[in-house]
Amino acid sequence: METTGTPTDTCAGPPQGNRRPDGADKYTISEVAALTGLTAHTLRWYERIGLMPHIDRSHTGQRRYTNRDLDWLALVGKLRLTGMPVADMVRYAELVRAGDHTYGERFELLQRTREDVLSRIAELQGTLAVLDRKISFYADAGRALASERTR
Amino acid sequence: METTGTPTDTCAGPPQGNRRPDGADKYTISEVAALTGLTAHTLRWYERIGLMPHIDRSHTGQRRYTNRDLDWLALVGKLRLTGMPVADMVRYAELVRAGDHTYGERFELLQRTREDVLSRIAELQGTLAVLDRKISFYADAGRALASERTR
DNA sequence: CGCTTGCTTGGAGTGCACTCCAGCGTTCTA
DNA sequence: TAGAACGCTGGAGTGCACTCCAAGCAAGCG
Repeated sequence: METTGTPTDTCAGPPQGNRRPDGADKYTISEVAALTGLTAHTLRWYERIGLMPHIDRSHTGQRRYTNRDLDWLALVGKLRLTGMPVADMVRYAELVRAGDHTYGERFELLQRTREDVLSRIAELQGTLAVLDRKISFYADAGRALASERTR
Repeated sequence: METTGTPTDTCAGPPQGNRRPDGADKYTISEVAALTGLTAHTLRWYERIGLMPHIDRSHTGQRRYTNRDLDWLALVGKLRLTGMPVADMVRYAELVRAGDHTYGERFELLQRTREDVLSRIAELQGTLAVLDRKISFYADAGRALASERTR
């Protein structure tokens, strides 16, 4: 039945789901799903498109994720929040796989992402200002309506 | 030829495109496209799905946007930046069309959106922290490599 | 042994937000 | 008054990021 568990759980809380039971270093796909908030489907899909490093397999061919894999998924989760396209994350993953000589390129990619995040925050703060103006307008309108009702 | 003009112009700058030539109060669809950064396609689509108020037409049936319409599009643009689904914006538009008795509901919708924006900003700041740690790691690695090369 | 639960695969399907097309009418400039 | 540029419509197509399906294998349990 795939055990979607808590699929993403829209309610607020620790961003990356539950904390991992430390000491362990081998997780099944459904454990990783629970830990990251991603579905097992998505985890397999990430692997297919080259967003994951090579994932270990059990003697029967089932995926066994390590703590290192979870760290990678945590980073991917953060990058996803910035709105970075999956294709760009795949590019980054390729650079990591390619070895140490890609440090420079990775550095640049991260810096560009950082700039994006900064301007995104600025945008959101601009939006917040608009929202606050509208909200205080509606608050006033509400008060006016209320006083009209009690008059 | 549809005159996409400056389609969205990924480069930084004034978020809502150019400033409107004030005094005027009738804009063709391509003027609005240039002003908002949306395409004419998207403007027509917004109308079809009920995201726009009724748009005036010229005697031959062409759209003539007013400054009020531009203001609405500016708000929509801001809400879009927050990641609000178009369906929710349509809901808000419906409330506006429904009249004054929906003030309360609109107020709540805006407040919920405000909370979303706040937590989005917090998320992005968390991501920024992660990014900064990674960036300084790569900066150090770069320096180490450089000193190795000159050694 | 049968049953349930969990995992495997390649490929097809979904939902969102556009994006474009064909075929036609209108408006502007030379 | 020709020709280019712009606008109209309904409907089809696109790209992204998942999301699901069917058929089958493997382990644990009463």
